[in-house]
Amino acid sequence: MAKTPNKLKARLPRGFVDRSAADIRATDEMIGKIREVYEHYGFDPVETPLFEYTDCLGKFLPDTDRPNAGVFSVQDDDEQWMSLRYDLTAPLARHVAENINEIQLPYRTYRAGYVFRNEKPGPGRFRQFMQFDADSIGAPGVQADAEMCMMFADTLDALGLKGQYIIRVNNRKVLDGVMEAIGLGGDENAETRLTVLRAIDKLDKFGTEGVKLLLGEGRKDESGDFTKGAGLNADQIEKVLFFVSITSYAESAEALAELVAGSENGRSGVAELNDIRALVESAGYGEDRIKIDPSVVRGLEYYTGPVYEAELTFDVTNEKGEKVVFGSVGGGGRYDGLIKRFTGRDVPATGFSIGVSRLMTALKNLGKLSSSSEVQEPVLVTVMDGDIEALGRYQKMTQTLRAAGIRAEMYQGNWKKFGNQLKYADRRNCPLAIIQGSDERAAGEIQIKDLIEGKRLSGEITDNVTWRESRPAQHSVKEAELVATVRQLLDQQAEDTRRQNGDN
RNA sequence: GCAGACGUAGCUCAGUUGGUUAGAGCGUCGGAUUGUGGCUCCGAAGGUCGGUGGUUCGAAUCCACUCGUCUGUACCA
Repeated sequence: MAKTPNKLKARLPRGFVDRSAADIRATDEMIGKIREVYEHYGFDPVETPLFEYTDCLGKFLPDTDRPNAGVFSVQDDDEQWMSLRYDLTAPLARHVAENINEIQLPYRTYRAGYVFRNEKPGPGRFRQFMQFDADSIGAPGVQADAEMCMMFADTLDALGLKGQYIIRVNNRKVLDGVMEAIGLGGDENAETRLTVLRAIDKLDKFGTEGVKLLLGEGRKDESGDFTKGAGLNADQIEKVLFFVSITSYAESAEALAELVAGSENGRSGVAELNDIRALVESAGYGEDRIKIDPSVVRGLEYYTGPVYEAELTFDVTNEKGEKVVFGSVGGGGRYDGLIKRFTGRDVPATGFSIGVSRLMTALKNLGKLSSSSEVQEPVLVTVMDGDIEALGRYQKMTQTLRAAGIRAEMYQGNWKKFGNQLKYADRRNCPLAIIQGSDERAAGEIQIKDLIEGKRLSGEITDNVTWRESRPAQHSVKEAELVATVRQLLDQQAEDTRRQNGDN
C-alpha cells in the first residue's frame, strides 16, 4: 500500500495534557471535597470566562502596547488585546468592580477553573492547570485573613492531609519593614528589593548558604550558569538571614519588632501577624497547622498585607522514585489595591488559591486518591445474533439493567467474532458479561459470566480446550432473574474488593 | 531566556572504527479455536533512524542548523 507522503502529525502542544478518565474522576472528587468546605464556610460560587481584556488583567508591558509574554494573547476584531486568564484573582477583581453596586459586601466567593501561563513547562508544571480559589471581598480586618488560613487548613484536612501540611503566614509589610531597616527603602532600591525577595523565596530550594550567595555576589548552578546576586554587604545579609531563619515566631517576635523598629510598615505588619496568631490560636489552630513564618514570600506584585501558603510536610517522590522538592500547593494573601484600580475606591480583599493539579500529584503519591478501580465498569451485554430482531432483544436487556441502576452497555463492535466480545469486556475490566444465544433463548435462560472470578480461575487452567469448555464462573439463570442475579454478583464482587483492600 | 544531556517500530531499548536489505523484547493484528477472555504455538503488519542541509564512494553513526524531550538555572505577574 502506498504511503501517504505527508501524513499530518498528531501532536499535543507542549505543556498541555490530555486527561484520562481516572484523572477526571479523581479531580472531580477532590473538587467536590474542597467545595464542600468552602460552602460550609458560607462561600458562594461565581464563574468568569477564560478570556479577559488584557488591560483588565493588568498584563500590558509598561512601555510597549503588547501584552506580557507570560500570557497567551490574541487580538479581537477591533484589535483590542485579549488574554487567557493566568490566575483567578484578576478576573474576580474585574467581576466585582463591574458589579460593585449589586454585590453585597463583604462578598464571600469561590470558583474553580483552568488558568494558563505561557512559561517553560516541566514535570508537574503545565501551561494549563486548575486552580480552586476562595476570596473575601470587602473585609478589611485581619480576622478575614485568619479565617482564610483556617479554611485553607480545614480544606487540606478534608482532603485527607491531616497533620501533613503547614500553613505558613507572613506579611508583606514586615518584609517591607526589613528592607527599610537595611537601608533598601525608597523607589531607587526597588530592583534590589525584588532581587532580595526572590533570594528569600529560594530558601527551601538552596538552603541558607545558597540564599547567602544570592544576597551577595551571586551563585553558580550545576550546569555552570551564573546567577547575579543582590550585592548586599555582610551586615545587610546577616540581618536578612536572621529574619528568614526565624523558626519560632513566638520566641523571636521581640527581636523582629526591634529589627523593623524604625519602620511604620514593619511595626504594623508585626502587629497584624500577632493578631492573626492570636485569632487562629483561640479558634483552636496550633502552630502545627498555621504558623507564622517570616521566610514566606509570594505574589510580589499585588499583595499588600498578610500572605500565606500551604506546604506539604511529607516527602513527595516522582514516578522514578526520586525525592522531589514539591514547594507549595497553594497560597494567597491580601490584595487591597486590586479592585481600586477599577473603582477608584478602596475595596479590601483577601483570598487564596489551591493548585488543584499540583495537589492531585501529591495526593496520588500519598495514595489518598481513590483508585479508578472504585468506578464500576459497565456490565457487557454480548451479541450472538446480529439481525434487527435479536439486536432489539439485547438492547432491551441492556435497558432493563440500566433501568435497575446498573451501568451496562451492549457490544457495538463486530458481533460475529464472539471471542472478541469477551476480550473487549476483559480489557475494559467489565465485571460481568451477559450471554444469550439461541440455545439459552430456547430455554428462556441467560448466561451471566463473572469475568473477575473467571480471571482468577484462569490461573489454574493451562490447556485451552478445558478453559473453553468448562466455561468458568458462568451462571445460568431464568430471564426473569437477570437483574437480581446481576446485582447480587456485583455486590459480591464489591464485597470481595473491599475485603482485599482491607487486608492489604 | 541561558547551560548541559538525549531523540532508532505503538512502548522499552540494541545497532561494532562510517560498510550489504536497521534488529530484539513487549504490545497490536490475523490464524490454530465459524458460541467463550487467560496460557501456548504459527504468521503478519509496523521505520524517510526527529527534521533540513553538509562531509564522504558510502551516514542511524561525523559536522552545522533546527524542532522536540529531559536536567539545572532564570522568569513565574
